[in-house]
Amino acid sequence: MKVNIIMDPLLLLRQSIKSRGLKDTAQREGIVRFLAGAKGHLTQEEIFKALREREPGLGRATVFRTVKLLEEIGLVTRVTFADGVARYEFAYGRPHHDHMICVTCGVALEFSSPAIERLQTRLAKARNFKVRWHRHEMFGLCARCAGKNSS
Amino acid sequence: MKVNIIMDPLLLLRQSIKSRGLKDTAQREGIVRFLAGAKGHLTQEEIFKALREREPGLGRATVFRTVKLLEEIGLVTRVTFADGVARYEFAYGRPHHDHMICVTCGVALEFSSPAIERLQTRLAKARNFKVRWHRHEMFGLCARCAGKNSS
DNA sequence: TCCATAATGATATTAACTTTCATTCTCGAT
DNA sequence: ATCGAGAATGAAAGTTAATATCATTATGGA
Ligand SMILES: [Zn+2]
Ligand SMILES: [Zn+2]
Ligand SMILES: [Zn+2]
Ligand SMILES: [Zn+2]
Repeated sequence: MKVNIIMDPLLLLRQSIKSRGLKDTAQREGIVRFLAGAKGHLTQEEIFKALREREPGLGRATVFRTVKLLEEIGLVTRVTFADGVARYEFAYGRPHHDHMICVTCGVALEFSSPAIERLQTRLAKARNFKVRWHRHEMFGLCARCAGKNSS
Repeated sequence: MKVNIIMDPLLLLRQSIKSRGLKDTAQREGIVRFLAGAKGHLTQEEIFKALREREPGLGRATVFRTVKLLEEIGLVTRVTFADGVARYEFAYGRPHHDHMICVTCGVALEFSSPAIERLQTRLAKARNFKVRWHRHEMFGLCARCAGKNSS
């Protein structure tokens, strides 16, 4: 039996910050709180604009640096869809998944397939390739958008 | 029994150009010839620089517009690795494949797995998602680079 | 409280991509 | 073969996201 003990993401943030000799700031905590609450796949710009309302002084550079830090810590995952813009989703305590992205409306459906993950692992082993991370994305039409255009 | 009849890529290019009411140019043919010969995953800049030597007048904009056209025609496939820069590989007459990309040396190993493709298709069907294309990429260390750093 | 130094935010820079536009080229009609 | 409408080209400018710079501010251990 596997038990996941999930601490508050803010505690993990503080712990990671301390262990790296960094400093705890209101901006970092604010960004983590925001991302933990806002489900979805957000660009830096979206994060910036949403937070800027609450904290008027916030700068883009801080968002940029913080999401990079959070990615290293493992609190967020970076995903890149068809437009090539980096997006971030809160990852801490959530299982790995991949995406189907609708090229019309942009919605990102999430899927996970242990069978595919196993096959992946096997393929990598066969080549002596050490996988650090992967992405598996299907682009096309979601049910809603396919329905509209169908004959 | 499946038979692949592969015509000369230049013939396919000319045919596609004509059917779209476009015009045949030396630049377009040159780019197709170059890509058909140069195996690998090339950026626009790499294509531009390599061809520029032969054809001094060539402009970046033409490379940009041509690879886009070739992608639509199906002569090339666009792939994007970890650095986010678009790369193009000649695809005509070659089977679909996905990639394992070494984050240290940049080499892109190609793999294909009918089993994974089938699972993908099934997952998409279950969501009524119509797949237009997909990408499946593993990032990590190739055997060579993993060997160097191992203890 | 002090202070070394990390963090911040405005701004500048970079890099890739994309558009603009005046000129040139292509190709079917003549 | 030549003409001409319209596609294609290439230089340059514009766009966008990502990243670097730097003077100033804030943090947290001593
Ligand atoms: Zn996966
Ligand atoms: Zn997701
Ligand atoms: Zn595939
Ligand atoms: Zn490839």
